[in-house]
Amino acid sequence: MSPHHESARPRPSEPTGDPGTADPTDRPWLDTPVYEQLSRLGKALSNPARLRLLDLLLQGEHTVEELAAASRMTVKNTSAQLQLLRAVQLVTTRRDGVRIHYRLAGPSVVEFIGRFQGFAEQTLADLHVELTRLWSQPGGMERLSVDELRERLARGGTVLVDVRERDEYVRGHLPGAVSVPLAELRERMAELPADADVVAYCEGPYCFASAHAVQYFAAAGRSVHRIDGGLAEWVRSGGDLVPEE
Amino acid sequence: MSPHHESARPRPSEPTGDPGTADPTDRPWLDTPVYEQLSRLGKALSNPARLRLLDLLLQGEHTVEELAAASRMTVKNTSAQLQLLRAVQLVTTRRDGVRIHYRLAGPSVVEFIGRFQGFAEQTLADLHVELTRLWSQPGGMERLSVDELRERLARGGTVLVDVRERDEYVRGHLPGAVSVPLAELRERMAELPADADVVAYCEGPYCFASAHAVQYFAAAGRSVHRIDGGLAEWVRSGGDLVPEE
DNA sequence: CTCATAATCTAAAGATCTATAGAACAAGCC
DNA sequence: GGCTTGTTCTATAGATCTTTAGATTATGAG
Repeated sequence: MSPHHESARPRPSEPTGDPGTADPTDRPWLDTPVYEQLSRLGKALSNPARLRLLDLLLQGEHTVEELAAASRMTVKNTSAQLQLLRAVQLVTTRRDGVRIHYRLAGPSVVEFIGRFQGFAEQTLADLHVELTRLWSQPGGMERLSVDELRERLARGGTVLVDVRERDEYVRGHLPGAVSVPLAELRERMAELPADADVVAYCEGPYCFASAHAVQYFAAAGRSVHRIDGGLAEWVRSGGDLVPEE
Repeated sequence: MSPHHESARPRPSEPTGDPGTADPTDRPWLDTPVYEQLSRLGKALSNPARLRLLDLLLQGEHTVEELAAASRMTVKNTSAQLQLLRAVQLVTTRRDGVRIHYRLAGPSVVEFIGRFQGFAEQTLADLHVELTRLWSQPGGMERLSVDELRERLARGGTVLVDVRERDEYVRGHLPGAVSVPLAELRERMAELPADADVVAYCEGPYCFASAHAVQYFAAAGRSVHRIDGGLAEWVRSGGDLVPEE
């Protein structure tokens, strides 16, 4: 505590007993580490790799190795970034033998990530431009909200296609979805009932695999949409996932 | 673009026309600067001084000089941090003669700051501990929600006391509040009607001037509370502010 | 026009963050 | 016990961020 704090001006004598720490006429926010603490959350969100990891974890538990592979980083670096996310309680871990599985710390984290991204999309002009550019690419436009998807599923006549890699599908997918990884799409398109409307999805709002899928289907003359926000938005809206085939 | 991207594996031939940029079987998120953009918002929130500036701006427009004084930073540094906040569209400026007034870019920013802080409070264990410690100090406990405040104001018999500095009060305060800066509180306590319940407030959730005020009033044997979240929470809940006396 | 003031721009030192390498640790298998 | 694998810890070089100082711009006053 600085001498300035102690003696700069006559403090009003206290009512009864010592009210605590700082002279109340001094701006007291400086004496608390509150903003220091708040900034830790900001720091955790200040790095593209960490934001990417959080998005990957929206799909469910992953080991460090899996996350490293999916985010194209070294295991060491991935581990280091995950430690950082764990330090601010955004993720937690579970040990299973020699592997360590990371997952988001809870539903409030899922919700917060959505709000963070949503706010960023509306407020950052450059991001808005970038997303507009991506959506305006062929296949990017046919967006379907999760609510609309639910209606269609209730009506029937819709086939849900999960275009992520098979291992992601196995980990957890939308109920009723069939797995057709993007790389296999061309040769397997015939498997899908010809009269059904297709709805494709991938992991989240920034994955455009489903947009590519839309193109393939559209080129084949089929009715096709993609889920806006992908699997992440489904989870966020309270939808559950099912594992395995 | 790396040679690996170009030729590593046979890409599925395209349906009709070029679908665009990247090989869809390559993870496409790497080719978009989306996470780079998102991280800019995180970066803006990764520094305690900037978070403090945002909180100050919740009270309304301020010039660079005022913000520098309130946050105890040099004008140069304050300006630099404000530029950064402006670059991500969290704040905007208005020139008035030789002065430049900064303000939050819109209601969505106000809301987002609240959500960011709220989430940080519930998720960061250390912050939670710190706030619990502050609230458990004398005067910290008698918290009153904005909703409860509205009820009391409707009922009458409550006197609202703004314990911030006079200039902040002049800039904008809760309708019906009287200005009694904390430094003057002791000598001016008699001004307030003896039978009224007192509700004190200051700028936001991390300002404890109102907690100190609660102590003074309580020691004088008066019924007293402080607004939980302060003026910031009032604004966030849709309440408006009035300027001048 | 000259001067004063509020704020910004530029440059640079110091602090912090990122990413990698090498060593270390923990669990399971032989 | 030793060996292997998945992950973390420690140290460190390179990159980025923060803060200040000095020069510069923009506006208004005389």
